[in-house]
Amino acid sequence: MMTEEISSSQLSKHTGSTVRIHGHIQSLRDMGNLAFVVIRDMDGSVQLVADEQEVLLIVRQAAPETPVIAEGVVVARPQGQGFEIQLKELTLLSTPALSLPVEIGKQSKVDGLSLSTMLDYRPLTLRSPKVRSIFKIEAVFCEAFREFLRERQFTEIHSPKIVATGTEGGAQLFKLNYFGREAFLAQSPQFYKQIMVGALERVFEIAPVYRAEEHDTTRHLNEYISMDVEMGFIENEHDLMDLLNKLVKHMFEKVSQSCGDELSLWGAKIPEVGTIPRVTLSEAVDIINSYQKKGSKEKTDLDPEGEKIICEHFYQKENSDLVFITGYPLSVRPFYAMPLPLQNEMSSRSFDLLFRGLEITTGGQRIHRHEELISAMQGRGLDPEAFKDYLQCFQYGMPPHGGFAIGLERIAKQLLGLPSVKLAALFPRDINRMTP
RNA sequence: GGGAUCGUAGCUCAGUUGGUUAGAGCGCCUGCCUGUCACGUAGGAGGUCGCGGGUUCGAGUCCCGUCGGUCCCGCCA
Repeated sequence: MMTEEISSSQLSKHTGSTVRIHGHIQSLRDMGNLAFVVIRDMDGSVQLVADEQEVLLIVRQAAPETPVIAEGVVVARPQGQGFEIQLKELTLLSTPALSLPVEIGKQSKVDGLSLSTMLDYRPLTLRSPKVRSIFKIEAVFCEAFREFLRERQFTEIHSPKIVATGTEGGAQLFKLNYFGREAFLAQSPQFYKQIMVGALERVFEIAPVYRAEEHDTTRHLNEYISMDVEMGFIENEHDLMDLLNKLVKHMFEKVSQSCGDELSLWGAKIPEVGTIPRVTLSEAVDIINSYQKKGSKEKTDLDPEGEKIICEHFYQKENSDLVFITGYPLSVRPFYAMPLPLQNEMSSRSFDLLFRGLEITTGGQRIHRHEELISAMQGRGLDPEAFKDYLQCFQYGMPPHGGFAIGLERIAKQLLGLPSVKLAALFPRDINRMTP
């Protein structure tokens, strides 16, 4: 009978039997005539115990991160909980060419790494249980996002990332040479997802977007994963916030259900999502000013400090980790934002969603009437001719529609309490990093 | 685009008012150790103190320049 090949999460089902298991060596403790080898595999880790001379000789040739196939008997650990494998055979599948530049087997060492070391040695640091857990959680965020939207008849799309024009102008676009013509990397699937509302009514996309902005902060990337949604036949922006409210609730619940181990590595607490409070920008600014010390300057806008204050306020008042900010002035939104006329100012039917002090989503209703869109563009000095392909869908008739986009790395950063969004990207691209 | 701050061993850091041979922990190498799990233990290797210039009898330490890192603002997800 063939020895069964299992992974570390299946140990308990094989107590007493001989199994094969493969993984990378995470730690080695040689006690002389006894050695302990912890290997890490795709879903956990397990300790191997070697006490036979032939096996011990092989163990002594191994180094941390060596990939191995082990064969032995699954036994309960004499002390503590869980299981270990009494080694009969160990095969080293390759030999690391270098000793490791950083110690990834010890959690405290991984936690202490500087950001640049963490990223310079990304192929290695990504292997540590705590680092890789970030990306398991992101995968579940994506699954949950897809699952929720598919159930509501949204269709997943893939829009082009090489584009001829930007959505707002052009300053923040990466330029590239497209067979001698000027092209850009898409900063958003905005136009395409709107166009697809005309075809499929409800669409979503999970894909990278590119921003050529020269910022250098813990919340910006020049390439990030945008989780985009767009839907037709809405009443107004509140339909979108209703949808987003349920969507993030589902995303957090799914991560809570299937990522217990990963969350506990970070000590992360899943937010309880009820009805997310909605405040207008001017209400938010008033709240922020009420917290400011006397004599300090009155805020007129929502800066990063204000975002933290407003989130803290709603956490204390309504036990909500999330808050919608609505009613942004039309002037600070893109030309396609639907206007919302108020008594003495021109507002927009758009919103941001803040999570624990950071903006994770922007969205809103879009202008769907062709003439209104043309005049909105002209009002901002944009030439409709440059957007004529986008404008086609409006010429053929578009329903009231809108959407939003969630920043994947940002939501992961906030959930796990990461010090930088760069840690939530596999291979982050920032103002001075293109490698690895 | 504007600003702040830091560069000392593979990693994380200490290094006094400028003083003689630059340190620690972990890792690495060679041993010893049959229940380790931050294993223990004996020994060892490893440094152009980012780089260039200056001040000084003397610079890791002070000054100027430069390169790199980290962070903040504007802007954004």
